[in-house]
Amino acid sequence: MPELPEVETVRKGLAEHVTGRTIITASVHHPRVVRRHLAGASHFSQHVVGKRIQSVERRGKYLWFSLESQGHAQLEGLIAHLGMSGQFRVQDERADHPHVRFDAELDDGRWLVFLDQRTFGGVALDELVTDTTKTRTVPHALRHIAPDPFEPGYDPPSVSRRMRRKKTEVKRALLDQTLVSGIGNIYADEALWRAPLHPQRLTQRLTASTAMGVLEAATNVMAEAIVEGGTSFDALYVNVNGESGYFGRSLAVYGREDEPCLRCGAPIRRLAFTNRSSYVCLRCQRPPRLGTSERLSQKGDAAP
DNA sequence: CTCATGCCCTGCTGGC
DNA sequence: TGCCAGCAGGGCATGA
Repeated sequence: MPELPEVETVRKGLAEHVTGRTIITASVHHPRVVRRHLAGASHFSQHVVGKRIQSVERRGKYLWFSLESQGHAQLEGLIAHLGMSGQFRVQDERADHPHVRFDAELDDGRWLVFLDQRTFGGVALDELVTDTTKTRTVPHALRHIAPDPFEPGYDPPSVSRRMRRKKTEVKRALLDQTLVSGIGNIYADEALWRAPLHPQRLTQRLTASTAMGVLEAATNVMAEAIVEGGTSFDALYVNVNGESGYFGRSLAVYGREDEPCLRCGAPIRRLAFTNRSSYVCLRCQRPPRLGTSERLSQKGDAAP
C-alpha cells in the first residue's frame, strides 16, 4: 500500500543511511524479487557489488539508488518498487527473517535489507537516461512513468489537458501512472473527497478548473502525508511497511465506511471498484448524471 | 491506438 | 475448531 508519501519517507531514510556507501556483497533470496531484471539473479548480484551509492531518488512510487562504479562516469540505477508490502531496513546485523528477498553488505559494516511478504515488489538494474521532459535522468525502464507532483517536470495544465482528453472515469485517470505518478487507491479517494468529485465522473466532462482542482487536491493531501511520515521516522529502522504511520494518518474517507463525513456528517460509503474499493461521501460527491449514450451502455445495472 | 480486466502473491478475517 | 472465500492492491500482459 505504499504510495508516494510513504515511498518518499523511505527514500529520505535510505538517503540518510546509505549515501556514499559502497556495496560489498549482495544476495538474492527469492527469484521473484528480480523478475524485472531480465539478465537474472546472479547477474544482478554480481553487478551491484563494488558500486558506490551516489544518491537515492524517487519518481512516483518507484525508488532507485544511483550507482557509480570506479573509473566510470556513467551511472546506473538500482530500481526498487515496494509493491504492497515491501520494506527496506538498514541494520547492523544480517537479517534472519523469512521475508528477506534481497540483502547487501555495505562498506560501513551495515546491511541493506529488502523484505517483502507478498512479493509484489522487486529490484532491477538499469541504465539512467534523460527523461521525456528533459528535466532529470531516470532509469530507462521508468521512462513511461510520468513526473509526480513534486518534480520540476510536473506541469499541471498539461496533465489537466491530457486527463480531459481521456475517455475514462476520473479515479482511473488519477491512478494512471503515465498521466501523473505516485497516486494510489488511498490518496485518490482522499483527493476526490477534497475536490469534491465522484470517482466515476467522466474526465471528458470536467472543466479545466475542476481537473486542475482535483490534481491540486491530490498534491496537497500527499504533501501533508509526507510531513506526517517524516516526523514519525525512526533512524535505524527504515520503515516502509504501510501499517505503521499509514492508518494513523488523518484520512477523511479511506477505510471509514459508515462513519460520518468530516464535512457534512453523511455516512461514508464503500463502492466496488474493479475488485477493490472506493470510499466516498455521496452527499458531497454527487454521482454523475448519465446522458443517453452512457445510459445505453450501462446494460441494465444503472443506478436507481 | 485506447481502455478495461485479470493475474500475480500471502496472511489475515469472517462466516458457517 | 477447521476450512475456505474474500480481501488487500500496483503494475503489467492481454484482449476487446
